[in-house]
Amino acid sequence: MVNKKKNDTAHERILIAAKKVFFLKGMAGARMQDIADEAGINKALLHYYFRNKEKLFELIFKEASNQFFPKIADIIDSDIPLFEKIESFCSEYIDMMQQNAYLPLFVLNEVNKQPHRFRERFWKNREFLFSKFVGQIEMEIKNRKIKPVSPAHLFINMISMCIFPFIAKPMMMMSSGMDELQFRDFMDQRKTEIPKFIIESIKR
Amino acid sequence: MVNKKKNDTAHERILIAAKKVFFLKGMAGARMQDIADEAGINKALLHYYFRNKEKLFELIFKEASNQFFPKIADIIDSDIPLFEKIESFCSEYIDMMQQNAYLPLFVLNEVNKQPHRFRERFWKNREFLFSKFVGQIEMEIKNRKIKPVSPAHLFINMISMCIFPFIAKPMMMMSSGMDELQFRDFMDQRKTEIPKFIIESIKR
DNA sequence: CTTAGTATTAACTATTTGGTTAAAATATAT
DNA sequence: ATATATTTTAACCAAATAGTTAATACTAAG
Repeated sequence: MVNKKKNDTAHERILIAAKKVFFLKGMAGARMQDIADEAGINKALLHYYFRNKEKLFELIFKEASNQFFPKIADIIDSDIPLFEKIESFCSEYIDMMQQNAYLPLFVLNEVNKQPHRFRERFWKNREFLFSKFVGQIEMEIKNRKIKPVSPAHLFINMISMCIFPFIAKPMMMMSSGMDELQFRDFMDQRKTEIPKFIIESIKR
Repeated sequence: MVNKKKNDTAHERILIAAKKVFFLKGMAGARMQDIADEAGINKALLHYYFRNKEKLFELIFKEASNQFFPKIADIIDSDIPLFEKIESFCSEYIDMMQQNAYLPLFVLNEVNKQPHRFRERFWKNREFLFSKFVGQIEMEIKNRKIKPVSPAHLFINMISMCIFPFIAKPMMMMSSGMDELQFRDFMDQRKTEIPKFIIESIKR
C-alpha cells in the first residue's frame, strides 16, 4: 500500500450525501439507507468508511458548527470602527448563510436536542467573541459616539436579525407567498437594512 | 353509556406527556414508549386513545402552532398607536414564550422538516397579520411620524429579536455561562429593550 | 348482583433500521 | 501474470420501534 488519496469519489460522495440528508432531516430523522441512496452506493460502504451513524454525524455536525461560528469571530474581533464592523458583520454573515440556508436551523436544533455534544467544544475552543465587541461598545458609549445601550442586547439583536429569517424561511415564504428568488432578494436587502436599522438606533 | 368526561387522568396525562416528549425530541426523535412512560401508562393505551403516532403528533403540533401564532394577530391587528403596539407586542409575545421556551424551535423545526403539514393551514386560516400592520406603518411614514422604513423588514426585525433568543437559548447559555434564572432576567429586560431599540431607530 | 360498556394491560407481530459478514470485484505492486 | 491489498456488494442479523390482540380489571346502570 502507498499513499491513499481521499479525494476520490465514493468517500466524498458519502460526505456530500450525508450533509444533505442530515441537514434536511436532522440526526434523529436521517436514515443510513437514505444517505447510501443519495450517494449512490451500498449501505455497507457507509460503515466501511465511517464506522457508524454517530461518527458520520459527528463529522458533519462539527463542520457545520464550525461554519456557523468562528468566521464571525474574525470580524467581531477585528479592529475596525464599530459602525463598519456592524456593516461588514451583517453583510458577510448573511452572505455565508445564503450559501447554506439550512445551516442555522440544523446547528441550533441539534444543540438543543443534544447539548452535551456542544458543551465541551464551547468551554474549550471559544472564549467567545463577545468580550472584545463589548469592550468596543462600552468605549464608544464613554466617548459619547453612541447612545448608552446594553452591549449584550445589541449583540443579540444583531445576530437575531441576521439569522432568524433563515430559520423561519419556509414559514416566511408560505405566509407571504415569496418564492426562492424573492427570498434571496429580501435577504440581500437585509445586508444593508439591518446595519442601517441598528446604526440609526444607537448613533448620537 | 352516558356523557363521557374527558377531563380525567389517563387521556390528559398522555397529552401532557406527548407534548413534553415531542417538544424535547421532535417528531422523528420521539418514541411512543417514552410518551407512555412519561404518562405512566401502557404503550397500548396510547393507541387506544390516539390511533397512531401521526395522529398524536398532529394534535400536539396543531395546538403548538396555534399558540405560536394567532394571539399575535390580536395585538398586531388592533387599533392602538404604532409605538404602543410595538411595546405591547414585544412584551406580550416574549411573555408567552417564556411560559413555553421550547415552542418556537419546535414549531419552526417541524415546519422546515414537513412543510406540507403547514401549507394548507396557512393558505386557509390566515390572511396573515401583515397587511394591517404594514398599512399602519406606511401611514405613519406618510404623516412623517417615523422615518421611511421598509415595513416588511421592520416586522421581521421585531419578531426576530423576540423569538430568536429562545431558539438559541442553550447556545447562549453555554457561551455566556448564563443559568436559567439569568436567562429569564435577560428576556425580561428584552421586553422593554427591544421596543426602545426599535423606536429609537424609526422615530423622527 | 349482573351485565354491558369502558379502561388498561401483558404479550405478541411486523417493519424499520443500524450494523455485520463473507464473498466478489477492482485496483496495485512485484 | 500473480499475489496482495483495497473497494464494493448482496445477504444477513439483531435491536428498536410502531402498532395489534386478546384477555383482564374497572365502572356504572338496571
